[in-house]
Amino acid sequence: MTGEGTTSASAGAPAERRGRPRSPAVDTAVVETVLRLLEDGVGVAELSMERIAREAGVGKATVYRRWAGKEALMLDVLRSLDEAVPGPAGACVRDDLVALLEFLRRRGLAKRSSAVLRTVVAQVQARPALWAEYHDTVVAARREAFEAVLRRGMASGEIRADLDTELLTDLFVSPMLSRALFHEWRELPEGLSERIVDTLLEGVRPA
Amino acid sequence: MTGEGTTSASAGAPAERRGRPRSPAVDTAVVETVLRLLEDGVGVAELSMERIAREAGVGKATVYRRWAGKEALMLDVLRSLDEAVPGPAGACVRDDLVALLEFLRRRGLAKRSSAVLRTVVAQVQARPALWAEYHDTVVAARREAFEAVLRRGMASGEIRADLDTELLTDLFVSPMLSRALFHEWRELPEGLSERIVDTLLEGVRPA
DNA sequence: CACTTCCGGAACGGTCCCGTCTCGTATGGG
DNA sequence: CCCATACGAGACGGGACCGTTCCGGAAGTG
Repeated sequence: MTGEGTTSASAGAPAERRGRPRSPAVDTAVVETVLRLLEDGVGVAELSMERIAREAGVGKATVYRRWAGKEALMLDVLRSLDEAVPGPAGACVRDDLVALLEFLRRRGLAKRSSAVLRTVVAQVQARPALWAEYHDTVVAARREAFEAVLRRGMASGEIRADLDTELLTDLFVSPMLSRALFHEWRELPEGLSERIVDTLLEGVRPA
Repeated sequence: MTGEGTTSASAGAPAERRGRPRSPAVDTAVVETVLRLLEDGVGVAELSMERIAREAGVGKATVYRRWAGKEALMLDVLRSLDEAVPGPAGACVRDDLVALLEFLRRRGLAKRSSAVLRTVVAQVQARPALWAEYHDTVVAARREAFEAVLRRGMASGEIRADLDTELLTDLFVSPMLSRALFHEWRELPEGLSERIVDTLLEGVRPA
């Protein structure tokens, strides 16, 4: 969280820390301020270190004492988003899939979440490290949860076993994702998760 | 293309244009430069009018003579992306859907296209006008093409008629879109379109 | 040919930001 | 208690960009 963790390869003991300790409140205040600004649609470009410090009510030097620059700060901001995805608890695979999509829907409804996602997407080209961090801390866990449910369904016969779980995950997730990205909380109505899952399960061709 | 078209509500006659006419080459040079820079991963933030003019080999005043600011310029850049989507030419609905997705795949493979898309997504919150323009000039036509094919399929019995064409379009399009957004030309392999269409048509549940 | 407008280049004052540094003060470990 | 370190505030020089303005020259129109 302090950012030093990203660079401090100091394997040695941290030794004795003399003097006033760093306030943990500052770390959270800064990260929280960044999230709030992104949420308000500020855009990572207009986010200057100066403005972040100002709006967080924090000295600029205090920010630079913790993070080497905007890139390092953003990395920690993304790290702070790590979140537990719901485990499989439904009666059948279909319900588990709906639950996972419903989790995504509620996240997409939160301005914070979709704003951060948009920000990350915008940086895919320019700052691969940022995207990699987001993928590792947020995306990977979700994908793994989906694929686990799908594999379970394949074993139990509820899901065709001749399909690639990676492609299947995309088919389930990306409709929700696209709407959250493009339409921002609109177009994520109640019941959307069920419609996506059921349509995918049944297929589009008539029986 | 000149940008004045966006603001010039001057319904009156353009009257006689005396003096040296504006060079159309400048318009295209500027727009092309913006596209090239986006393509190189520069990001709309680092795109300053100053830099655009410099890299286009054009006087800054010349740019400001045509566009009121960066927003107006970007609007024209998006407008320049209008493109014809392939019409329905396949033997069956399935082939038409594959053709449309294949069109999207080739666009996603082009760095220019995915870069612009990422840029637009990043601005959904901050500049709704930009997104609206992109939606009207690019997205709307594609969606309409998809929905037309789907309606045709419903009429001919190749597609279930009890489903919403809007949701169906999302189901077909968004997997391709998400991959182009997140993975940038990787992960768009040959044959992906067929796999998406066929999986959606058949359904995920075993027969 | 005369005149008008456009062209690239360059400079302007103004604003914002960066990253560092210095204040005077607050705070907690040894 | 002492002193190292953190804190908020802000000044600093350096740099980038904005949008405007001027220049000298180029290029069409009448």
